[in-house]
Amino acid sequence: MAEEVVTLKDVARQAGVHPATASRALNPETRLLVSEDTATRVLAAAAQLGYRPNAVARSLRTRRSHTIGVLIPDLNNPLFPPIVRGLEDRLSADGYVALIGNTDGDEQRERIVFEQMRARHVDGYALATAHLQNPMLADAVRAGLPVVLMNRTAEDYSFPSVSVDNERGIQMAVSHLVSLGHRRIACIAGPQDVSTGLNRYRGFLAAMREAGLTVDPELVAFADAFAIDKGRECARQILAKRAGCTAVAAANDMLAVGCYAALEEAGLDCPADMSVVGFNDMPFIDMLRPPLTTIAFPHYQVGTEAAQLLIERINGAEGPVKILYLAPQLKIRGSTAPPAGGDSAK
Amino acid sequence: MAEEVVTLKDVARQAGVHPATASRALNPETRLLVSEDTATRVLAAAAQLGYRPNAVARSLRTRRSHTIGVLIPDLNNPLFPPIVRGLEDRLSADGYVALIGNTDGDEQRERIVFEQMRARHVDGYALATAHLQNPMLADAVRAGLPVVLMNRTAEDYSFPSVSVDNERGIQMAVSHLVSLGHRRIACIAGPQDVSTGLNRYRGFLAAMREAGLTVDPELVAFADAFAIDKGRECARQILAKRAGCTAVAAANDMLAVGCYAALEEAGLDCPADMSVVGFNDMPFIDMLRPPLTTIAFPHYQVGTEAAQLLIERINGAEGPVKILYLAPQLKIRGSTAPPAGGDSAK
DNA sequence: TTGTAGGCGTTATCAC
DNA sequence: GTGATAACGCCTACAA
Repeated sequence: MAEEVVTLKDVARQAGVHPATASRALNPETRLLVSEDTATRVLAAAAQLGYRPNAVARSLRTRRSHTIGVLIPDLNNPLFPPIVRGLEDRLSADGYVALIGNTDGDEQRERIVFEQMRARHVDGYALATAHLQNPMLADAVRAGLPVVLMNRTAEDYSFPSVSVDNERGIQMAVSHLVSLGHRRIACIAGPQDVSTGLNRYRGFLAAMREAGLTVDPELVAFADAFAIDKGRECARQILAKRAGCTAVAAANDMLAVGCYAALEEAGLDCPADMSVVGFNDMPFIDMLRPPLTTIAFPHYQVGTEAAQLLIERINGAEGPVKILYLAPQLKIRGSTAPPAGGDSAK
Repeated sequence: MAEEVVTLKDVARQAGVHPATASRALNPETRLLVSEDTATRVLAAAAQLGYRPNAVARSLRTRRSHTIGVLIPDLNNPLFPPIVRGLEDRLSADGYVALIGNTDGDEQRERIVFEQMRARHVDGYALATAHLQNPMLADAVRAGLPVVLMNRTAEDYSFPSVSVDNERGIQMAVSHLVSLGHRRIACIAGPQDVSTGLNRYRGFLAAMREAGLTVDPELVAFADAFAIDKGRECARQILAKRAGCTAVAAANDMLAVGCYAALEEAGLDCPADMSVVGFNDMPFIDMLRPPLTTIAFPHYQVGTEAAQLLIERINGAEGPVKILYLAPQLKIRGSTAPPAGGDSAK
């Protein structure tokens, strides 16, 4: 029933050479070590027999699994599929495959997945789950495993990373609101233990200062996860003590979507009663009602660049650690408009 | 620099036993072969040294990689992340991991990914890419590799599969439209070489017949992929020879979204001028403008059930092939309404 | 109950 | 340039 599997030995026999020679001929790296004649003979034999090298055996011997561990919070968050695709597409060009692990933001789960991947001898990690402080990263370093961070950065070690310039992005969002005439601007901030949450919050404060506006602490709510329901809760808090606020800057699109829900509950119209800006420009976010004004960055490219950095490290590139920032871009859509009461003098 | 790696031999030495004994103690399956005393000693040694079994070596020896190949069209299609998560969650419970491959609907790419996965000795395949006729499936069977199909089914072999009852689903959609008073109903059909496209089209025809309505061939357009732009093209065709049509049944949500775009181009309002129903109830589709009326089914469960079936086969379950259909559910939202002109007599 | 030995398929390191 | 040999880390008859 099950097809008999062709091994290197079979190819060697068929070509009339020693297995070691067949191995050399089959491996592009070492092909120049054998005579052109035997190489073609071996290749022909391999093709004829339908030889497929056993990646497992090769891994055992070479201690390279050509496998990358990818940790993300949740594949269901539309931000991640494009990143993962970028990563996989770039990795596969170099013969690597990705093992995807979802952590759901749970540290223990993250640890388990991380360990399982180590057991499978991944050659490196691409993490979109980094917390600012992260003992796991220290483990990876100790094991000599290359790590690259995506979307987020960490503070305790210096890791290669690919992310968007969060401060600059949120500043673009706030400027946009200000230019529309908004003065009392609320903020739904993200978790402060991850770089995206922290940096976007800092960026918000800086942008407000720069615009000569004061931040009312009543109008700042902190979500402890980048999730729709957290965004709704925060928006509710803000709406409760509304205090003349006419716009909300959310730390990401999920929180903004939650904000939409809270507005609807409160019978408020977006953008007529309240402008909303998000961050990420998730797929399909432009099809919401209203289409969300947000900060875009090239998700797919985050993946490809991260893969690139990782492959460089795996191949032993020494040099300085590369920290890559991709440029944010403001996408003006239907969720932002001038405040209802006309320009409120400052 | 790199942490020295702990092997079975190290554990054995530490515990003062032979590696073979350590192996038996460490493996739950064979633990009862060693004395309880030594077992605990070995376990302690393993814990102390931080032993992590080398999955690669184990795979080579046992010829089980505990790895599953998963082929999907495109991770960016929001239908797939929940399926993949279901699959991974269920698989990980049994110590399996998934290798995800995106085919972009390209047969050649599918072939390549399939082969790469074979080289890595996956223990089975979960495919969401099945065409009705599919030589690759024959290959997998010949190799004795378990396969389970997700979302789609194939016609040339009998494979375990998990999918939604497409005929029934589309019939619910058409009934809904009919009950609203629609009589001239258009159809954006999907590719006819995959089961979802074919069965939903057949279901449409059957449902129309059942409702005593005739299908105007002018009002049927075939998309050659389940993609937004294809949906838009098809909708344009239908709108061009509109012929009093007041509703469109799309073979999936992506096509329905394309239909939205075409309606907007044409200055038509949904649902006032045209009702639209989709299929799948993709994540976030309820947040569109207007929220899409569609046919839902439990995506996550498609993944978990598929994983379950696959694991059963891998573990050697013989028995008859299981074909699992999950029940569809009509989700009535804002994209459907009675036709503008009131009830047109039949 | 535990030890011995061999091998899974490949490649690295020697010789020749 | 090619062949022989050993080893990667683990598991499993078989023997003791």
